[in-house]
This record gives sequence, C-alpha cells and structure tokens, in this order.
Amino acid sequence: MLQEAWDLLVERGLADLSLSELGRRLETSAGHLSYYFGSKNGLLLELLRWSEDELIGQLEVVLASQQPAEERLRQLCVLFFPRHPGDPRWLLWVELWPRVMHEPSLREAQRELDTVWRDALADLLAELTDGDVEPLAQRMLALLDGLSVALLTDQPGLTPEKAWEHVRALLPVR
Amino acid sequence: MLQEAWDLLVERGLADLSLSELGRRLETSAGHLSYYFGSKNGLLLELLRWSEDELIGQLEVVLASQQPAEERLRQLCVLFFPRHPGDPRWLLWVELWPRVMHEPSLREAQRELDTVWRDALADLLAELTDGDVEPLAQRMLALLDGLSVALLTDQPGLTPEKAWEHVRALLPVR
DNA sequence: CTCACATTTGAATGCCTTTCAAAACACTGG
DNA sequence: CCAGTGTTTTGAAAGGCATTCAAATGTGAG
Repeated sequence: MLQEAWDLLVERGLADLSLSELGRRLETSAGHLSYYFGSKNGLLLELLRWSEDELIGQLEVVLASQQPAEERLRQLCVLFFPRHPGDPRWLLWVELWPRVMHEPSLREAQRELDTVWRDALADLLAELTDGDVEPLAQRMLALLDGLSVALLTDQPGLTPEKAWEHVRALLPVR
Repeated sequence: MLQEAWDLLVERGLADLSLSELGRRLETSAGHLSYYFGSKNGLLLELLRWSEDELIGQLEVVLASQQPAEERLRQLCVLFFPRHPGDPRWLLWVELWPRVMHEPSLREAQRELDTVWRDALADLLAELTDGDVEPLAQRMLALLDGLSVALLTDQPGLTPEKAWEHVRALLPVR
C-alpha cells in the first residue's frame, strides 16, 4: 500500500498523490484509505516514516563500519541529502513542515526523526572534536536541512560535493 | 488586497487561505481572484514578494548603518529569521518550496530573493574575513534556512539567540 | 460615440477529503 | 455449527476547493 503510494509519488509528483488517485490504483475506495490512514496527513506521515526507516537502517550500517569517522560522516550526508532535485523523501518533509505547528502527531514524528540524525551526528562529532558536541550537532543538522532544501530545489551552483564541503567546514581544524 | 490576504493568513493560517475565502472577505468572487493572480500559486508568490520587499527595505537600512560589521550581520539574522513559530512569511516559503521544481515563475522568484540575501551576506563577510567570500555566503545562507525552519516549527532547545550563536560560529576566528 | 479591449460576475465543472450508513467480513464463546 | 460482536470495506453524499467560461460591465482612444 505504501509502496504503491510511493510509486505514485515518484511517477506523478506530490500534486497527484491523492487518496482518490491512490484508491483508483489500489482498486479500493478513497473512503477506505481515509479510514485506514486517519487522514491524508496520516498517509503522508506513514510514507515519511516508511522511507525514513529504510534510510535509518542504512545509516546504522554506515555508522558501524570501520571507516574513519570523517568518512562515516560523509556517508551520513550522502544518505541524508536528497538524491536528486525533487527527491520524494524531501518533498514529503517540506510538505509536512508547514503542518507541524498544528498537528501534534507531526510534531512528534519530526522530533523523533530529527533526534535520530542529531544523535548520529553527535556520536560522530565526539570522535572528531574535543569540545561540547551537542551545539555543533544541532548546528550541523540545521546546515544539512538548509543544504538539502537547496539541493531539492536544484539551486544553481550547488552540488552534493560542494554541500559536503560545507559540512566539512564546520569541523574544527585539528 | 494583499493586505487582506496577509491578515487572513495571520488570523486563520495557511489552510484557510483560499481564493474562495479571500473572495468572501473582499466581497468579490473567487473567479476574479483567479483571473487576477493567475492562480493560487500566483497569490502566494505575490504575498511572499510583498512581505519580502518590506523586509529588504529594512535590510538596506541595517546594511547602511554605521554599526560594526558583526552587529549588522546579527541584525540581518534578526530580520531573516521567523519572528515566532508559525511566522507567516516562513510559512509561505515552506509552502512554495515543494512547488519550485514545477513552476518556473517560482524558481525565478526563489533565485531572485535568495540572491538578495546572499549578496548582502557576501558584502558583510567581505568585511569580516579575508578568504573567498562566496562559498561562505552560500554556506551561511543554507544554515540560515535550516535554522529558520527549526525556529518556524518551534524545535525545542532552539532560540533566536542560540541561532545567532550558530551563525557566528561560521565566522573565522580573527 | 463607437469600437476594441480589459475587468468582473456568477454559474458550471471537476477535483478533492472526510463522513456515514449499510454491507461484508472475521472471530469468539457457546 | 451458530449467534453475536466488533472491525473493515463499500459506495454514496456532503461540502469545499481552484479553475474555466460565457456573458455583462466597464474603460479609454480615436
């Protein structure tokens, strides 16, 4: 079900991802989907969780690898950044942001997923720096968000490589 | 007209900002608004431009002031950041991001407004650092975006003051 | 005054989400 | 095997939305 929704999102974009259209594809009714997901936001949130879970699995592999900490950080960035302009995962994030204020379930999900990434960053940074790691992790996550939006919207003059350079620039010189 | 739309946005939020509702308030028809703004996105874009123009006026005052460069940078941040969680200007930005990929007019506006801020940053940074200022300005703008989203969505543990500290941390030690 | 052009209206279209009653289904204790 | 209870699923209905369109109204130049 989520797979079909994901395919729809990839093929036709956010605008065409409706409960009605999804119902048509799955040969069920929009009413049922509304019942099942609670609401359209529910669907979007489930989708986001679903794709994020996948990614977090990959993140754990990266973190557990024997590479140098800086290389693991680089790979974290590769996972975090949109893979290309219009990447569906980031489309979902950006779609949900304006609704976070009014929907407690979204708030919670955002906080939860943010924490995963921030903790991972903090662990890596603990290996790479001496000082207090929490503020640096917060700063770096904000930078990652900003860079991701720029990559998502295909900002001219920004490539994933350059984005990685920007992240590296936050690391203290050793 | 934009003023009324803005008020509506402030009072009732993004969800209730519709051409129909605006038509009711202005005692005109939704059809006319659609004709006038071209589309709903047209309205959102005009609104964003409108509020951004206001801000850019204030930015120019700040930039021209006699304060030290770092203080002018701080004031730029104050202007740039959302004034409070749910700040309408940032709601508009975030609402428009997912649509930037498909609407050339949005792309252009985004590029244009980004450039204003990035140039302002570059000018200030030229006073504060020696090296190549362009990449640093790009990096700082991405950080400002990320921090703004965090402030917009009321991320716990982040205040405007802390956000400013994060920005300052990008400045090279002198 | 007229004609061409722009604006405004209000209704129609076709979408959407959500709700709801009724039907179908699944399961449990007898 | 059956009855009864609770959950899913359906299909239609309600209500709202942006957009389109033909008709009506305004407007300004020659």
